[in-house]
Amino acid sequence: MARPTKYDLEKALDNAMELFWQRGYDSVSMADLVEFTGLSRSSMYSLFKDKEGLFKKSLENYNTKKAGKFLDVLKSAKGKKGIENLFDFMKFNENFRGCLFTNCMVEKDFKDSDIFDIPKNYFTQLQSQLEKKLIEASLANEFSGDVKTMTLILINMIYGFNLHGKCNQSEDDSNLMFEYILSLIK
Amino acid sequence: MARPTKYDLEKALDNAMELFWQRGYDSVSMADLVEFTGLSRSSMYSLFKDKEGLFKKSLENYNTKKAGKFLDVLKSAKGKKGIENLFDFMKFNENFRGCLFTNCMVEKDFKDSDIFDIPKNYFTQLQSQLEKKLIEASLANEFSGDVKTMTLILINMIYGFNLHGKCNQSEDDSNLMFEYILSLIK
DNA sequence: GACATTATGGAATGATTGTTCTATAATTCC
DNA sequence: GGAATTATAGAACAATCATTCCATAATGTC
Repeated sequence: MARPTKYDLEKALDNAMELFWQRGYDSVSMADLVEFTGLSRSSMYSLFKDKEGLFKKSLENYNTKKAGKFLDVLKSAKGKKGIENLFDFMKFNENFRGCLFTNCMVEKDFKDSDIFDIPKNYFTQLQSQLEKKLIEASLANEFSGDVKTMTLILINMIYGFNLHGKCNQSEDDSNLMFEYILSLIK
Repeated sequence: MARPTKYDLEKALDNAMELFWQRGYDSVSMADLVEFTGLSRSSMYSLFKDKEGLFKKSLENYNTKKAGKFLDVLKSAKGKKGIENLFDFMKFNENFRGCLFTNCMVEKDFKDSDIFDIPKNYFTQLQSQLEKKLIEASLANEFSGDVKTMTLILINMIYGFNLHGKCNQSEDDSNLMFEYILSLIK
């Protein structure tokens, strides 16, 4: 009934996500996005309304394809094993490049915008899932420490790790760290 | 012999630092800086060459007045006490707002620029000083664990804490965390 | 008070920004 | 092959950006 689209929406979103991930929000221009996504200017504006709209969709895409996987892995096993799985997954993941959520929350403020609902909600979920695993671990006699404190330690460790790729740490160092932290769950 | 300056260079630099600290690099315009520092456009360019030059000076200023203080506090006592002092200082410091160094390393890349030498050098120093304190602690029988691992844990904890102000954690939570981490140095 | 020197205010510049608009291209249905 | 519909390419726009430039202001020295 009408002219068919030329673009691949999913690929376009993946590429936009990639660009924001690598370079942040401000330093990526609409011209860059046109070039990188394969979408025409017109299509971009009709699909996403404006740059912020596209950014929001990119965050949603990241949530689904990247961040969400970490939650899935964490949920994949009960108690300490779930946390072990999460750490293993983190070590072998491109998350070494840093985290889009963390990056953009540091860069921008987005006052009067609901954009940060996505990352904020993610970290809230991550924290409560970590807590859940520790409670399970307690009930299974795998862990006898304070759940709240250890949750904070774990989430803070992950925040620190998200700066990883940007700052200079080796893979060996990460392994040392993760192993030690796991040894604290006892 | 010539027209006297109207500005207060130190205040100007403090204000520039403040602005970059709050809002990052890209989203601060030269117009903002003129307004906020009290320097005229002309003076800014003759003093700092360009925006990047002013940013670099702001980083140096931050290094002297803010980041450097943390190093000083860490050095102020030997062994575990030095680390205790650092944590206390962090808790009662505006660092809760996040760290300018961390922020800008996340936001920008500055390829082909020596700008990041300052923050990188700072974190290198911080890490080696932490290691030194742990070695001292070992020699004083305050600590029997692995120095390298614990150094990594501490520096990663601090990275995580630097994201603090941006993300949502309470002061109480920080206290819990710091106390626990200190309890691991035994 | 003229001169040398440096600081300042602000206009001008050229590039880039996000966004809008318009003309045209490509399809389906009748 | 129109008519209707949606997609696209790219020109156009107004705002903003960092930066440059120039005329002028304010000082000390002679």
